[in-house]
Amino acid sequence: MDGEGRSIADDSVPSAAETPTLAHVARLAKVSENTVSRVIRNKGPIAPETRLRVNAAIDALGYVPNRAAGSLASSSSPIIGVILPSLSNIVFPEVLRGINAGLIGTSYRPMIGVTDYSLETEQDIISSLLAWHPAAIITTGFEHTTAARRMLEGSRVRIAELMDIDDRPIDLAVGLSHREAGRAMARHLVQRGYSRIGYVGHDWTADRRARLRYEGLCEGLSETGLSLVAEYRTEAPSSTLEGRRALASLLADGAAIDAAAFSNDDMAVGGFMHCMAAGMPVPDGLALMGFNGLEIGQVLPKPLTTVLSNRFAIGKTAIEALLETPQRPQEARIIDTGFSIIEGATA
Amino acid sequence: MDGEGRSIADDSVPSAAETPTLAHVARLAKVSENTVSRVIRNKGPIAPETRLRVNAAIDALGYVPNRAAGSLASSSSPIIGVILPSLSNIVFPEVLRGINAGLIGTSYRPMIGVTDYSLETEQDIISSLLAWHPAAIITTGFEHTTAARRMLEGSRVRIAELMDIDDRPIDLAVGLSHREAGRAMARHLVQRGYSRIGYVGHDWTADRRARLRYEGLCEGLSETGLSLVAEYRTEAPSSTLEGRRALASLLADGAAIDAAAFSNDDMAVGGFMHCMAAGMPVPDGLALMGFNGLEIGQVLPKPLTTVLSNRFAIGKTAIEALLETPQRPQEARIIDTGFSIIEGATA
DNA sequence: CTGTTAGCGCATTCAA
DNA sequence: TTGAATGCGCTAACAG
Repeated sequence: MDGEGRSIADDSVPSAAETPTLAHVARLAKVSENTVSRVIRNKGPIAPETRLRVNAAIDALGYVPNRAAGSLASSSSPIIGVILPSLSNIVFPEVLRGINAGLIGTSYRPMIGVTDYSLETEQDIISSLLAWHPAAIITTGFEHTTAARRMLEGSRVRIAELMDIDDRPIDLAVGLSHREAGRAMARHLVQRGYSRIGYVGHDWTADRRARLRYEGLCEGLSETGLSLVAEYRTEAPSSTLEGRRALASLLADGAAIDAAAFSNDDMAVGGFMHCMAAGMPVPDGLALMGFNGLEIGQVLPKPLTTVLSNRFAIGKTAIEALLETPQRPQEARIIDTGFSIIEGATA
Repeated sequence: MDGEGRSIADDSVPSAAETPTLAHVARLAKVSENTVSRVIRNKGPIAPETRLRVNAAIDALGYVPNRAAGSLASSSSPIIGVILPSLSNIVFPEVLRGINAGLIGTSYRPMIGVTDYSLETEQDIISSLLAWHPAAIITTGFEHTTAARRMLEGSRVRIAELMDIDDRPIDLAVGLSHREAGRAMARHLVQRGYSRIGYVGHDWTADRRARLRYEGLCEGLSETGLSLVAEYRTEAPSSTLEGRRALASLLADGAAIDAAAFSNDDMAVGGFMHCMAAGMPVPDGLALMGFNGLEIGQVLPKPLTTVLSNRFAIGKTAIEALLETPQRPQEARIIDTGFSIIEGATA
């Protein structure tokens, strides 16, 4: 006996350790389960007092809808699959931060996967995310395995490809033109009067965008009749440490440059550290320019001249565009979140 | 007509845009759905050839189990709820990286929530994560609202509380003693011969661990007959910029210190930048010590003396301990991932 | 505006 | 070693 005066069949109140279900709420509110469901999802017309009764019952029981059941019944779930190349590079947590910001106030939640820059890993993650029938999948770049592309295109799930807009998206692309950013770097350095420009980069086999910036840089220079006078690429992923080493190597090779364009801010900050340690004045001895606009670059004794890439905005904008249109549209869309030069003191 | 020579009832092959289900696989492999389910979950005895047939059918159809259905039926899901205070502070993405590393090779996926250091937000996130009946929930610290604590304790879900071990966990705690880390900082500075020690910190109303380190620092000093000779706390969250400002303010107030202990590395790196910009020699004019062991501190012209906090290990260890024991054990457990002094060149 | 009727796709009893 | 039956908790038609 777990109740007094209640008939055996009365399970309007869930017993002790039992979690309440729609049925419990429905009974307590004296309506059908369906009505409770409608109230919760804010769907269809509900009489104000009915809504009140239902909400009271929900509160009384501390009812929390079972998402698995909801997803199964509706064959769709309030999950946003988020695929990131890496968590080591601060850039991607910042994108995730934007995604999260765009999700506040909704009942969607990000479910994440990290590819480590492997397209095969991305494919596995896509498959396992699709198993949840998510509302959307957000990934980076336009490169996917054939199987991955087929899965993405074949699903009715909305797809966003972030960071880059220099190619044709499956559904939605949000980011900036890295090629244009590279050209802008070239123009800036030339305008500032530098003419012997070197490039310091990291391994770009997995980082297509770094390569696009490099190409833009070269194009931008050649438009003014210049070209790179020296370049050095490490075989490691980008990091401050690598940047420091790479600039040191480039200079040790005797490169006669007056400015160094780096593949990104991590590398550039490392370069700055090398200059400090080596007693090389910046920018008079050597000008430095990065890409991304990370906080750390702006706290250097001389703020780094760089290109702001708006990572947060990329994530937030993507989510907003995705949630605005739950169905995948006929036409793919591209949203350019742009970039801007941060005029620091190093170039 | 969508097939030739096939009877109307033959749906062993899902039609065009239809995603295959267990039933499709079962029919193709000529076994019951049940058997397919067993093969997939590796449960119960299966005849080798049956397994082969089933796997072949799975591959042929490109079958991917519907997670919502599985979760509903088993009332548990391969989700790890991960609650982080922030994504702006690199420390938490690193913990997430550890969690992700511990999840590789499993079918669990992290579903994340960000509290922005608000306990009320944490409570909401806990409730919405519990709606998925996750395998575990990982959060930080021991402070939760009463309702949140009730939910966590009441659920049969495994709970890990990360970062800190200076209190009693609900189920599992993984981290380090921040109080001890503070004492270690004090001991290190004193051993190095510094005696006029100042403290530079950030807002700790939401960051209990920074406060614990501060208390440990004070205790450690007093054990050697010393005490802080100056301190400055900004009202902002920690950042390099704030660290730079804070040290500048402390020194502008005329503090006569020979060493500054910072609340963390972000603040300490900012302090280093101030010294560089102000022409103050480190460590001879002023010694600096941080906490965390971030990469950026190690790339400064002089590597930062700091305390390594093993964020990656915290995340990875937590996952491993959680997955090892799916049921919540009777006794709560504490795993100390420890810390170690990084003997840099700034103190 | 509300209730009734059917599943969603799988895991979990039980039998065989 | 395998199969048949049952239901997880909810949403989605359709009536009324």
